[in-house]
Amino acid sequence: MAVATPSDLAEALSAVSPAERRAVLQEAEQLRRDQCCGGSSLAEHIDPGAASQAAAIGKALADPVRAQLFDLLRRHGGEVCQCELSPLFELTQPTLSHHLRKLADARLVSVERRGRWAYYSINAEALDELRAWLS
Amino acid sequence: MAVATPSDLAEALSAVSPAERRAVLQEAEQLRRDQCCGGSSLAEHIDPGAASQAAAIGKALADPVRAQLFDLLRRHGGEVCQCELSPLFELTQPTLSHHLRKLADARLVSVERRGRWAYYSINAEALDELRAWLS
DNA sequence: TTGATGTATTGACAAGTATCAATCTCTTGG
DNA sequence: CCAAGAGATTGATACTTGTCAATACATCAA
Repeated sequence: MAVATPSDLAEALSAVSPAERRAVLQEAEQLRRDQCCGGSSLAEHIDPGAASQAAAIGKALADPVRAQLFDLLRRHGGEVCQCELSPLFELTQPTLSHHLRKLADARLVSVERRGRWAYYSINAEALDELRAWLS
Repeated sequence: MAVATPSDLAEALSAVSPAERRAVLQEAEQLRRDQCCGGSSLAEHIDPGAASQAAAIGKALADPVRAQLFDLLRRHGGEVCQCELSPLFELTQPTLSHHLRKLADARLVSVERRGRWAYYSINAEALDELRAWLS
């Protein structure tokens, strides 16, 4: 049973069992699909886990301040004290702390507290994961 | 003139000209700074342009649906019709169109309309820029 | 031309978030 | 112990954004 045109479809849909009707509709769907694109298997490429993880990283880098912080830490290398970052941004201390926390929550940076100070550095592991996702 | 301790600072601040006072305060600031971290030059690493561009890309990938779309297109390679993407997501058509537009606005994907259909594909150039930023 | 179909746009609303002021916690120096 | 300082947390507010329903636009088929 082949369906070639919509008019054929209308004919084919008359006076058939529900099962047959479903088959006809499915075939018509396939036909319509084939008009715009070959039957490429796209569903096999869905990986919700990797995508949501990538989205989490994207969220962390979605703010200009955080992108700047990340860039700064990456290019500087090693640890940087928050008190050293603060004068570079026209932000209140809680806001800067908030952004650094977001970066740390996304595991893009690591934080280590020593005495009164908090030192931030790039988390190389997460950076590698991000690069791997893009390859 | 060297400032060694806060008590020295108080002494140094008494009965001096505003200019001298400013110099003393600046030196004290430097002293305090040196307690937590060496005088590393951090300001030279700021690049607002690159950071804001990175933030734009991050924004585009900050949503799970868009990260999934990007991943899908990247792993599939070549063009994919929107009508082929639609059944993979439990979203209304306007919402899917909205997400694809955001990806296109960020130049992460390219779009070409042929007839009634819109074909989306990865923009390799932007992908390379993103990878370069992470290296 | 007319109807159907794939896609884009608009308007509205709910959820999320960047920011600040105020406050709290923890550590150090005296 | 006490006071000061670095950083984190909380609460409030303005702004952004993801989502859908309704609608508009463009193209193809008859």
